[in-house]
Amino acid sequence: MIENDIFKALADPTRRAIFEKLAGGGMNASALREGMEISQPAMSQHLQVLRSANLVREERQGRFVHYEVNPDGLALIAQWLAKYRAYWPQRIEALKVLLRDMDQ
Amino acid sequence: MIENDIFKALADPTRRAIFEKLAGGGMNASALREGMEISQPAMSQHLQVLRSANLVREERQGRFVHYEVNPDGLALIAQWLAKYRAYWPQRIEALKVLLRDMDQ
DNA sequence: GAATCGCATAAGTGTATGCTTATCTGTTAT
DNA sequence: ATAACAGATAAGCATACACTTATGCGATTC
Repeated sequence: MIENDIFKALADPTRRAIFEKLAGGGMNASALREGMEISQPAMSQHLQVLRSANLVREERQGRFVHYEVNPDGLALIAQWLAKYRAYWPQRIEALKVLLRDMDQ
Repeated sequence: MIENDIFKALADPTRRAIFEKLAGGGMNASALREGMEISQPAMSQHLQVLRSANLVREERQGRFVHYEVNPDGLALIAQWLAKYRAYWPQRIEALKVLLRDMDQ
């Protein structure tokens, strides 16, 4: 189940940090490591998990591999969230902000 | 970190199923177990995890405990998702549906 | 063409996690 | 009161997971 891959991928704080960093702009794996105190294999493994969850996509560029956010994964979370829209009216004010942001 | 609790809670398919069931209407733990092939202690433990993630809240009713969805947890996921709104324009069509649903 | 670089993969290890069985607490019913 | 019931908690266990070190593999650089 793809939904499972996504939530499992995001359950790790290091992976969320990596994802967040990539959301600020795509870069290669070495650049991602800067200031993150994480070994090269660990980074590679995390990126693999994020990739198979469709949260990140890669593109070979010579001997570098460029990574960037894959919106597909985010869209699936949004879909999951939408299933529970019945519970939103109670917090409609907080949500209005989200809606405006998204609808820009 | 609360955000961590939420994603960790949702990383388990059984807990997502429990949450989904509760989203259809609050009920007590025994009722939740019906048709779910899960032991009583396992259900109790899952509910505890969902509870500490603010995805679910409980209310004692005599010797039963009524459980229901807690919108707070959902709101936090929405907030997390909103951070990546920069990636939404690429899928704005799919998102429009979500927006309409939420803004009802 | 040999060394280096960017990254992936393999294998091993400690810890976290989800389950089980057993037991305990608190509430209702007899 | 005591038995039955709803649910929580404890302890143990098997598996999953995130990390480590070591090595492999292409691509570049010298």
